[in-house]
Amino acid sequence: MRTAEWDGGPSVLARAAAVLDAFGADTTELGISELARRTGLAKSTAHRLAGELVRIGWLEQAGTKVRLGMHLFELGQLVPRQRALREAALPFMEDLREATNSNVHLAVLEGIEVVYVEILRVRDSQPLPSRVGGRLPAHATGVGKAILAYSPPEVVKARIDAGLTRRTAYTVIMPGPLMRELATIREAGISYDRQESAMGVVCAAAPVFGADGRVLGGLSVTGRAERLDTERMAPAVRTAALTLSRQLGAPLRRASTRA
Amino acid sequence: MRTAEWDGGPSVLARAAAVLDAFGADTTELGISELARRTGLAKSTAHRLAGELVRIGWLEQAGTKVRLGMHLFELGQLVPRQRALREAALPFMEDLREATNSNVHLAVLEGIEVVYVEILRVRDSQPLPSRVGGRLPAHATGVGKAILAYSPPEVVKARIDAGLTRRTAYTVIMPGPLMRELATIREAGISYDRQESAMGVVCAAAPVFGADGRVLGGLSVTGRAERLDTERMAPAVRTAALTLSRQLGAPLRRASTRA
DNA sequence: GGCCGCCGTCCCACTCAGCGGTACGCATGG
DNA sequence: CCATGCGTACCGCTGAGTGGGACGGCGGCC
Repeated sequence: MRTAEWDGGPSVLARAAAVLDAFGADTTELGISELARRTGLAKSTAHRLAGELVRIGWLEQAGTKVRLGMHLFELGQLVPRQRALREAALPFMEDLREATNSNVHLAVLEGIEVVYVEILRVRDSQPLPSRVGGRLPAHATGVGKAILAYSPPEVVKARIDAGLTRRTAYTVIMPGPLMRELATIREAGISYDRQESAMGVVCAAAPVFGADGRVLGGLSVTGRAERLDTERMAPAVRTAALTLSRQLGAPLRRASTRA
Repeated sequence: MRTAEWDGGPSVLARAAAVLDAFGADTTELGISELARRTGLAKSTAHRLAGELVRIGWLEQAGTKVRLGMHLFELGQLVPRQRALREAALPFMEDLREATNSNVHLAVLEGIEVVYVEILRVRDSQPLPSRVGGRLPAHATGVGKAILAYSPPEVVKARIDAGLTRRTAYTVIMPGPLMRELATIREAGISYDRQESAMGVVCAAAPVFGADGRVLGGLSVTGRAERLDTERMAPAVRTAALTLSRQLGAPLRRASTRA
């Protein structure tokens, strides 16, 4: 029974990856049959794979169902791109939260999407579209645009070629305007999200650079449109991002830092 | 060439797990040959496995070397045991840090060791032996003993049978004293670490319970022996742990909560 | 009560994916 | 200039992995 719909190579590892990827933010537990259905694997294959994954600690048995295991969390915390950046950024993020009394985000670019590495929320925070370890399209977020603005052209092209999907009425979905906005961001060193990723949510973001002068990620201050004056937050975000970049050993040039 | 030294089943997944486990806190990048050496795999096998792991995003190419990939971080953040507990605990942990002006730890038990799920540090914090996603033997930490005290007997037995390894001159390494201390912890609802995991580091910890009444993890306040009065911190830690447990839906009985 | 559908589990013969010995080109450095 | 160690690539052999199928148990519906 060729279920087709397969993308990469049908190696054992690809199948195992499919099994783990079947889980999600709202899909914490799965039975064997459900797993087989979602991955397109034969039930007996899903059964055996799940068993092996439990053996090595990547899955945990929950009654007769199965869920992601602690070993994956441990491995995830060792990922260098995330670890080094988060560790260096945390103190500055806490300062930024205190100074602005708003939610603070730290994200990196992964392909054409941003992955949130750390989020510091304020007490009364309304729900946000972001989640630590969660993904959002780069062109529809403040941090994403800040990173894209300082990324090599082929990265921006990849994002555009993949389609500028609309998330709200304000999402930038045309290549021309996006390219123009990225140029503006480069001039100011600041990018804005004006309800482009989720209605009612705005943010001011700035890029973070590494020792080799390349963008490592983005830092942002996020809040509700009614309460947060993004332009007023811009200097604080930019300052925090610059200080962080300097501590990471970035070779910061004069005013507008061009990588 | 049977390199022996193999533990589980020699399945593809076990080999892939060995590859990923070859990385560590200080081992962020590895070459193919080094990888083959550490895993006991043939160089050509390590090469192919690494290639496949890169394809599915679990490893990233770094020049000719290889390191853990962002996809593992994303997966790790979805692990339910960690996610639910951390999310619920964060506000209380921040309060606890502010109230005690000390480092706050949240950990769960994984086998016979504790895994740190979240750590809130204070500004001037001296280096600690703990790391988010890191492991320490349960019997040698405050959170570990707090969890063990409310765990089923077979869990404690497993810890003892595995050997009560010494970490400092103060580590409890005899089964008898450990069992007695666990009983004391059950009476007081508080456990202490008096330089048992690392010299100069002390802590006060309390267990956190879930909706089914079982221990989910431990919460602690940690600092330098010269500066932190653990007994004075005990009520704050215990209160935070009880409040958190209650919010998690734990069926808390009278004074000493016995699961 | 009895049927039916879905579940997790187990078995087993076939086959091709994975394995590793081997070889090559290339830096490095003594 | 050779020795050493690296990453990469090829390729024939084989047993690990696959999936169709069967089985017993559990609930819900008729």
